[in-house]
Amino acid sequence: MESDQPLRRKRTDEIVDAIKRTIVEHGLQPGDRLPQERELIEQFAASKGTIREALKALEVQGLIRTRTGPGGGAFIERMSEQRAMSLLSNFLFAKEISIADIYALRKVLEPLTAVSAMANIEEAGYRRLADIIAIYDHEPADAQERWDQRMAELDFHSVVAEYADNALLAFTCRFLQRLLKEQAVCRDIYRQPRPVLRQRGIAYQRELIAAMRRGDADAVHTIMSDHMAYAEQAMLDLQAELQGDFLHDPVARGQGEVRRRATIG
Amino acid sequence: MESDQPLRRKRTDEIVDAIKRTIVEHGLQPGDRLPQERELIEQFAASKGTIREALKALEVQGLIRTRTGPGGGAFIERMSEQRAMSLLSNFLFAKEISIADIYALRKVLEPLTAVSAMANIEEAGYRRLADIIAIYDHEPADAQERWDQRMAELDFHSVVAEYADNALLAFTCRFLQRLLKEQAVCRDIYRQPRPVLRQRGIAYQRELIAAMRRGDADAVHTIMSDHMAYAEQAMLDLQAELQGDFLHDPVARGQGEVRRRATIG
DNA sequence: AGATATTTGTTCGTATGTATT
DNA sequence: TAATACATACGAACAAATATC
Repeated sequence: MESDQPLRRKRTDEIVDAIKRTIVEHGLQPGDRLPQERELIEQFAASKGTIREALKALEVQGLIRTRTGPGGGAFIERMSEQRAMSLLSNFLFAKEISIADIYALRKVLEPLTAVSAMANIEEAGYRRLADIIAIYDHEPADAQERWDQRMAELDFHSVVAEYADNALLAFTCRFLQRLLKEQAVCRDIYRQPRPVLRQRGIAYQRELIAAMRRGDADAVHTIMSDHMAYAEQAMLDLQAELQGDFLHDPVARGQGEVRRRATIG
Repeated sequence: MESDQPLRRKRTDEIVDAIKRTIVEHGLQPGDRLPQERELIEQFAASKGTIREALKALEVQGLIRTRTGPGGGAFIERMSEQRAMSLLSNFLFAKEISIADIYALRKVLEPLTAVSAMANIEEAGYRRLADIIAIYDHEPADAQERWDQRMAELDFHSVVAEYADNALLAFTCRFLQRLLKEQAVCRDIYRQPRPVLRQRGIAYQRELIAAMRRGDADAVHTIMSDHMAYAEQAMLDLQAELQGDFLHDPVARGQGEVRRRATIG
């Protein structure tokens, strides 16, 4: 029988919630300071250890940050995108996300992001994109460079997302890119040589930039859709090749299983 | 001057990372137990308080859960979807997400989810959907029931997402639904009476179920797209009405500002 | 049902590290 | 350099929860 919820909440959790409430009620903004440990100890009639556990919980949630020294204490903090993605990764860690799953979202979201970003990119943004393309504009000399090129290809889309107005959309796209970077299946694929795909991807991205420069939203949407469809197919093909190898190489196959899960945020 | 990264990492964080590594390396699965506090104290040569802070950090990240008593200790845990959404909400808390932002994603993702769910729903699923529609199949008697109906309308889509194969897609859709439930702007809107929208929404959902039953993927996609576009427009219209009110009522306007941010997960 | 043993949860006192003045 | 104010870490003891007998 599954045990039901504990009726008596832990003291630490009560304090965490109480502090969260005061943050909201007082409308505390990043940089504002919470009462110091000593005051919190008095306020909640709790010991130092309990208060510290509560503050640790808030810190992990990206809500505060503590500093030592005079004038130090716990300060309100904006959660970084990186931390948000790490926490979300911990959730999807056990969920067996496939390449097709990721691209199902990318295929519809990246085009929206590109269109949304188009109006805001300006010349400096185009230069940034050109600089990134330059990273994979040539055959890689070694495995390391090949890997860096794959990562840079994803960074291209990350930069585009930076200019999108819709923060929710941009975050989702960037998270999908991160998933591709960290999923073990993808890591294996990215290690494989694939010169044709590289050149084709660049062609798409150059077309995309041209369409953006002339403000052609329809073209931007279409090009990015095609780009994503092509990228997905290429990934799936390479995955099929890899799995074909595994069928004839039990050792590598076993490693593939073990390495499916990469890291915890 | 911005202080650079602390060269000396905190003891607690080192221990957190060390434990995470052992979880990954040993391939620990939900239900497996970590060493007890006493052993961890020995293993890391740290004090009880430090170990407890580290365990608290892991607990907040949804990676473990602790139990008292004989045979108790820290057990590996799968992060619940609810916790993942709470943590993600903390990140988007400060990001000023608009209704249009949310619907930009819903318009393209909900149709995909519905199509993906179609093949798995079966008769029991259709009954669940019918039961939910029954909640808002009539005029609400009071404000409370009106509110419950708005929530149930979102639950309809949540149930559909349950049957989708793509866990990433389903999670995203359900998170968007949660955003609509918790965003203060939306809460104000949902409180407004809107009989026409209610009936129109039901019509879409009934058509959707019919299309799903006959396995017509194209129709499912189209109907859901139209449904979302209609829902967005209705929300935006109601929002415009509300803001019109605010223009003539500085007090309510101020409240709207204050209440924009609802809660912290 | 009640006693007991085991393990986390909490408290207190103290000492150390770190940043500001 | 020294004094100060704050977080960080340690250790021993006690309280509360819970599985087992």
